[in-house]
Amino acid sequence: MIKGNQGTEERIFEAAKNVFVKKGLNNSRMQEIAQEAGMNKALLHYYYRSKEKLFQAVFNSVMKRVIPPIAEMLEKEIPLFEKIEFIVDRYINSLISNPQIPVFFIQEIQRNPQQIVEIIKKYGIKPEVFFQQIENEIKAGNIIDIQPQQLIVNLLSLCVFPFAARPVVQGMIFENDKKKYDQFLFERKKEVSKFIINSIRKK
Amino acid sequence: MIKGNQGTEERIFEAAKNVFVKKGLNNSRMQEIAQEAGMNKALLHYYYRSKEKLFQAVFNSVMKRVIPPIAEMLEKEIPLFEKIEFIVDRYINSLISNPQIPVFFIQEIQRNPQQIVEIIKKYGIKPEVFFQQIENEIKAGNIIDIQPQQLIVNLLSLCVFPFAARPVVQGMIFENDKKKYDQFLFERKKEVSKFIINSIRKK
DNA sequence: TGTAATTTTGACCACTTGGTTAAACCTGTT
DNA sequence: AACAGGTTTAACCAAGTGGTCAAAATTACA
Repeated sequence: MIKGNQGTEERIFEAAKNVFVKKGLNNSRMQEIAQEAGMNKALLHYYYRSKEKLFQAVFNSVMKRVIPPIAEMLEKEIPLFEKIEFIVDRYINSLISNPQIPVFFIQEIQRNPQQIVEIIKKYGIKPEVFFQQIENEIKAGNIIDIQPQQLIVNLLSLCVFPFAARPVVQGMIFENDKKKYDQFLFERKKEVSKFIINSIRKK
Repeated sequence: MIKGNQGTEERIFEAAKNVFVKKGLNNSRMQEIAQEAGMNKALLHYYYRSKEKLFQAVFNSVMKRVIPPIAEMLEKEIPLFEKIEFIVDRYINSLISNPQIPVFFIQEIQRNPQQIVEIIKKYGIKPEVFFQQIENEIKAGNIIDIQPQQLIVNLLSLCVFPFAARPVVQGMIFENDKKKYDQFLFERKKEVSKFIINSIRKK
C-alpha cells in the first residue's frame, strides 16, 4: 500500500542528514533542509516536531551506522597485530567515505558529551575486551609495556585527526593539492598500522 | 595619561576571547560578551565595529600566541629524537593550559580554511626545515624509511586529538573521571614521544 | 462520486540577534 | 562655570530564525 506521502519522511531525513553533517546543528537552517528536500518548511515540523528532534534522529542514525562496526572489530578474536591492521584499514576506509563525520562528532561532543557516551555504550562498544587482549600480550612478552588506554587513544588519534584538521594540513604541507592529500590518506591505511606495530613490537 | 576608557578595549577583548574560545563564533552572543565584560553591548561595536572584526582580532591573537613557539621548535637545531621529545612535551603542556584551543581551531578551520593557512605561514611555520632533518636521518640510517609528512601528522594527531575528543574518551574509558583523564594527559607528555621514537628508531 | 482524513502549503508570529542612534555622561580645558 | 571631546548607555531597528495555523490539495474509502 503506497501511502500519500511517498517517502516524504525519508526525504526529509536524507536532506537533514546532508545539511546537518556538513554544517553542524547551529549552522543549519530548517529552511535550507526543506529546500534540499524540495518541500515546504512546515512539513519538517509536521513529521519531526522540532529541529532538535530532527537532529537527534539524524545523529542517532549516524551513530548507529558508525559505532557497531567498530564494536565488532574490537571484540573480534584474532591476534593483536592483525587486529590493529584490520581496524586501522577499515576505520580509515570508512572515514574516507564519510570525511565530514569527525568534525560533526567533535562539534556535537562539545554540545552534549554525556549523551554521546551513552549512545556509544548502547550500541555496544566495550573497550575492556580489547584492553584485556593488550594486557595479555604484554604479559606474554609479545609487546612492550604500555597502558592499554594510551595505545587505543593513539590508534584513534592517528586515524581520525587527519580528517578533522584536513584543510590546514593540506594547506600547510601539501600545497593545498587535494589529490595529494587523498593519496596521503589512502597510504595511511597501511602506514598507521605499521607505525603502531613498529612501536609496540618487542625486539 | 589615563584616558576615560581605562582599558575598556582590553576588557572587551578579554571577554570576547573567553566566550569565543569556549563557544566558537556561531554560538557566542555579543550580548554575552558585553555581560562578561560588564558593559553595554553598543560598546563592543564602538570599539570593534562588528562581531566578525572582534572575532578576527581574538583569533589572530590566539594564533599569534600559539604558532610562533611551534615554528621555533620545528627549526631548532638539535638532534631529531631530542626535538621530538621537546616538541611533544611543550606542545601537550601548552594544550593542558589551553584545552579548548583544538576545538576552537577545528571549528574555525571549517569556516575559513585558507585564511588559517595564510596566518600560520605569516607567523613563520616552515615545515620544510623539519622535513629536511627527517630525510637526513633516514639517509644516515638512523631511523626507518618514512614519509616526513606521515611522521609530522602522526605527531600532531597524537598530541591534539585527545583534547578535541576528551568528553567521549573520558566517558568511554575513564569512567568520566576528570582526574584520571588529567593524569592520562600528563603522562602522554612522555608516552607520545616514547611511542613515536620507538616506532621510527632503527634497530 | 462524495466525503472524511491526511498531507502540503503560504502566510504569519514571537523571539533572538547583530547592529544603529540620539541622548546622557564624564573629563579635561579655558 | 561653560564648553568640547570622546565615551557610555538605553531604546530601537531590520533581518533571520524556529515554529504555528488555517486553508488548500491530495488521498483513502464508503
